[in-house]
Amino acid sequence: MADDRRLEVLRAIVQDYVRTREPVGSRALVERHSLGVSPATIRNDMAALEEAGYIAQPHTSAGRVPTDKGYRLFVDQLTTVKPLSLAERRAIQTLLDDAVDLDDVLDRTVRLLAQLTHQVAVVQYPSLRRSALRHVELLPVTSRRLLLVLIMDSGRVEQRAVEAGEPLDQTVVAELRARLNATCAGRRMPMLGTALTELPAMFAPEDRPLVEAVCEVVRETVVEEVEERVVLAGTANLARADVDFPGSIGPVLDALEEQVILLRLLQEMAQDEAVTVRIGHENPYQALAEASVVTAGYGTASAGTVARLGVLGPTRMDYAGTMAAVRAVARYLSRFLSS
Amino acid sequence: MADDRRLEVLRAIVQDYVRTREPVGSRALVERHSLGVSPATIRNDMAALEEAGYIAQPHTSAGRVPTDKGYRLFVDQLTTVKPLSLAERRAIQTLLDDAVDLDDVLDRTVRLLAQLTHQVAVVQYPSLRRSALRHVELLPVTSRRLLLVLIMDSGRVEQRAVEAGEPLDQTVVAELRARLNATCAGRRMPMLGTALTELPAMFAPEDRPLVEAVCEVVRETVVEEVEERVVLAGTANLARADVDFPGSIGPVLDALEEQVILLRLLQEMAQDEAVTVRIGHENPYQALAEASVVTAGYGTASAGTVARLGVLGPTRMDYAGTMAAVRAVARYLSRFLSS
DNA sequence: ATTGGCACTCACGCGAGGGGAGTGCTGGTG
DNA sequence: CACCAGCACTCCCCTCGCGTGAGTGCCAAT
Repeated sequence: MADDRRLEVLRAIVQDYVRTREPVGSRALVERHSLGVSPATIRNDMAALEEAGYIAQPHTSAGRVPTDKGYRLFVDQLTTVKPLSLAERRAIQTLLDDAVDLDDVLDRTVRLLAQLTHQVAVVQYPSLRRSALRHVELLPVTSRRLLLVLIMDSGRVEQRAVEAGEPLDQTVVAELRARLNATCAGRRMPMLGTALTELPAMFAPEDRPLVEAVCEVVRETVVEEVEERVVLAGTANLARADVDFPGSIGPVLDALEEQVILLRLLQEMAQDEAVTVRIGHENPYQALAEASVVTAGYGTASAGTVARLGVLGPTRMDYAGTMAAVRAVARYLSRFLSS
Repeated sequence: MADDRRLEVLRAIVQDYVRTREPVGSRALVERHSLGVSPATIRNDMAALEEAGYIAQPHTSAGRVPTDKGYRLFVDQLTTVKPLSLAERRAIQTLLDDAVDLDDVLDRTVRLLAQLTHQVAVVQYPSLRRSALRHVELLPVTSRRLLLVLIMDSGRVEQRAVEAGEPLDQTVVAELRARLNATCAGRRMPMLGTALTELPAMFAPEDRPLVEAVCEVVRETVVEEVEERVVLAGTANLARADVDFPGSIGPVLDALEEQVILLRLLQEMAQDEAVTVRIGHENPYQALAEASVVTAGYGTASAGTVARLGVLGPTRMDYAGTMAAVRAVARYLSRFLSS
């Protein structure tokens, strides 16, 4: 069947191009892959594939290069996710086991991912919105100032300063801490929100301004997008791949430094554990029109998916390998956080 | 005096080369700077400067380029640090004022510095070793596991898991927390170390394993170099300046990702507030042989210098401007942390 | 549908040549 | 002694032209 062979040809083109970075011609194709037909036949198939927009030639009398659409078809066609090697899996396991706190885990994870894929790795911190509060601590810093410390069940810890209108009453602070923990611990949004609104009513009217101020800061911290965070690693990999970014990697690096852009990017991808791929101009940002993003969700057994992690690189990347690595790392991280 | 003019010539060469990235010749020099002598005279001076190793020519019949030694002399000669513009200072002020916690402050600072200097900016977290402990919190997570939260006077918060050998006794935990805060709060190393060693003796023998475990974790956290952290921004600026790195920026980016290298780099520079410059091969790392580093210390009124911040870029950089920016940002940050 | 043959197209590498910026040196002047 | 005009020389860099070869599209044949 000619249609099947065309898919096969596309696949071969993608593979060869990813390996060599050179436009691949009909002759080279039949030589490297046992397609059982002559170059002329391949040329016909190529013409059809080009007509359909899956491949293109940089200039007349050059070989073919996959388009974004071609990569997309290729990726959709991928079914078997090749597992990581035993050595790789061991490396992941031992690396994560030594971690000392959440920052450390995520830092190790992102480096690992960068190393495994030779791309830029991104790990989003567990979303505060989707985590449950484990504990709230209130520490007087000065007579009118509190340090609010929120500890989430994902292991994430956030601190905020709260300004009190008037000098703090130690017993009120103690009571507030107790009640906050009693009513809020173990809850996440949106239940946490209702718990917070009900809290002030439990206090004497004269204490309410403080209570409300604290509740407001808690709410802001947990809800606001600003507080979502990401960590990056492997930027050098991008620099090394700069030949694959026709313009320059400048705009890409710029985009990477804008946490907001990264967060949006991650949030716009599927919100479950599945591996998701965005190829070239499928990305909603101009600067990333020549980049591909591969992400997967991670989370805990109790809270479900709480955040995403992934990798960014040139569209000319080893999708199969990258997807496998991203999926594996996400799973290990989930397992680790659940324990 | 001929010697004075030679310094002037070196200065002019550095300025022009920094501006244009092109080897500067004798003719262009007299045209742009009013040196009051003819090109031929300048050529003699240039020959002398080259003899002394301050400048070099990429090839015969090309203009001159400053060597690292030349930049060094230039920098040492700089006396007047030009102040930032009013607009810049306002930007710093308002940006920092909105910060919500330490992470936020440092994040804003590093971005600001990158933007101001068009270089890669680095900010070291306040050293735990050089900060005083403000508060210790102990939270039982499971029956055999504690979450230890350390809050430093610099605003830095660190958390660690502590495994207890046997099920936790709430009253012991409460007592431990109280005593930890009583004896350790407000102290920094090395006094903190002695306080920690004296603590176990205050408890019943059967409780000591737990106490010692907790003290050990506190000590490790505060003392170990691993826990020193840095944040980066402006990597894209480096990519944009890649023409100034003859080899490639790959190794430089690699070095930047190795926090250990960055930390050593910062620690090896002067440990006071002064602006320090390392030029090219003055850097102890091969990868940074074509980069210059400009840093300054920052700290609080109470604790003194607690960490450094700075900028990294090609040796061909605007030293005067960069030094001014680094110094200004360090001062603003110090002022902010002291308040 | 597949294939061998064939003419055609272009990117790429190479070498030659000219232009020009810049230098070092020499000899002359206040 | 410091400075300077003039001059011969060097060598990078840009441009241009050309040959080469990989790759294509088309066509007629199987």
